[in-house]
Amino acid sequence: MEFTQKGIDTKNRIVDTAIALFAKKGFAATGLRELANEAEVNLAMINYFFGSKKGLLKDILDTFFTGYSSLMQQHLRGPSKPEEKLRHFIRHAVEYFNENRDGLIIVLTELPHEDPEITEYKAKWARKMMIIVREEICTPLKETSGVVVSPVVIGPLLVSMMSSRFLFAPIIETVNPPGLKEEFLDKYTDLVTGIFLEGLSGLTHNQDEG
Amino acid sequence: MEFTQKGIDTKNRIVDTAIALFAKKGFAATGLRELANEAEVNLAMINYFFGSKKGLLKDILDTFFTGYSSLMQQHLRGPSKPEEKLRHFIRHAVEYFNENRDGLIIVLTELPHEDPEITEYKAKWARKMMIIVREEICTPLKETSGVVVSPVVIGPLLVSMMSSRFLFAPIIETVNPPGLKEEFLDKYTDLVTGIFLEGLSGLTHNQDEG
DNA sequence: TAGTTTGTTAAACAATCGTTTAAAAGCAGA
DNA sequence: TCTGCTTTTAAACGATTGTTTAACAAACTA
Repeated sequence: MEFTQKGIDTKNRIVDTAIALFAKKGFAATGLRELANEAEVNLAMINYFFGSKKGLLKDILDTFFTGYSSLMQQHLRGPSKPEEKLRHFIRHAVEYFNENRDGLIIVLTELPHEDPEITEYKAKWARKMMIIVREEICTPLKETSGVVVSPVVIGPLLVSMMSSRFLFAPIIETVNPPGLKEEFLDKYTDLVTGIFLEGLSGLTHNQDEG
Repeated sequence: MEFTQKGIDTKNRIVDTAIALFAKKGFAATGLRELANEAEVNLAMINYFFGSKKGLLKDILDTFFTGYSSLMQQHLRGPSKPEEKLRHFIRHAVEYFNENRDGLIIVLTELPHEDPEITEYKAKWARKMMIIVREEICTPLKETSGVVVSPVVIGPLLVSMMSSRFLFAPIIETVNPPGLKEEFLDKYTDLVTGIFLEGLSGLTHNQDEG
């Protein structure tokens, strides 16, 4: 079946409000009627476009993974120096997380949950990303400094570092009301990059509050 | 009301299987009937002991936070050198996460979700922990190297690093079947500590696979 | 314009949800 | 044994869940 412009509009409205609601309340805790009302869309349209509630979730996960995977391909592969590639990648990944905070939260919070239909889906992406991490981070690291580290350890570690502030943002904002400022992003990127490459002891530039 | 030994037994059985199920399927996706059956307990006993489903979740979150907070008090406070305290704390925190993986997953996956009743609860703990991070990590760092970094940034960053492997474990194990080995813990602790303090470039010891 | 596909709607489906109730059972001390 | 408390049970509560249906409107194709 092919979608007309009108159909795409309501489909996008469903996805957009679904991303917002799933991130705020969680996937399982969000009812389809609440979602339909919020999106100003008829309830049946969700199953019409996505087949099922899980189909909608898969669609959201897929677009997020696709974007992230594209960033890895774009900035982690290629002939540049490994450290330089890593710096570029972290910058763009943090930017991507910042622009897709809700999608990131959905991915991270649904990641550990067992669901045969979706686990298979996530594993496919995990495999794909692990290959790049191994070839572009682990192998160069071994060749230059002899340090052997597994991609299934260093990969999640880097992702966790880059997403830490966004994952904790909802709870942090109850403690530190102002929230994330505009100039925050650059400093956060520098902090994550600095610690990942040089550690706390390597930090020289000042980091601001927030 | 006071509980007898028999009552405590079923109460513990509820908590134990709840921790396992909430971690595996998510809090909202876990039904109380499924939980009651798994725990071999009558359905009504859950509300009898915990008041509500959320009361059960609060109980689980509370014990996890209490244990983690105790670790911070124990290893992060005191007169020792900040770096030495940090090393000790990371070791014990990673060990704690490893021994309470399911609790950790529940905390991390429920953390970003908005729920007035529970958010207030989480904020209380967050405030408490931020004070320690500020006084024992941020302030010493500023005094020794002049680096200014906010506790609401470095705190979540460190927690994310320490918990990364456990949060990603369910999905990693679909890619890397063997799972976490026994000797994994020490090497993972060394890696997290090493990167947090010295970065990738500071790693010297070999890290094993897994 | 007739016919086919795509989009939208309201209504109902069966199933499950968290919670409550009232009665029974178990168990202490008097 | 009787009394008062805690624990356990089965049953039902109303509400909400995801999904499906069939009828209808709109849009495109021939």
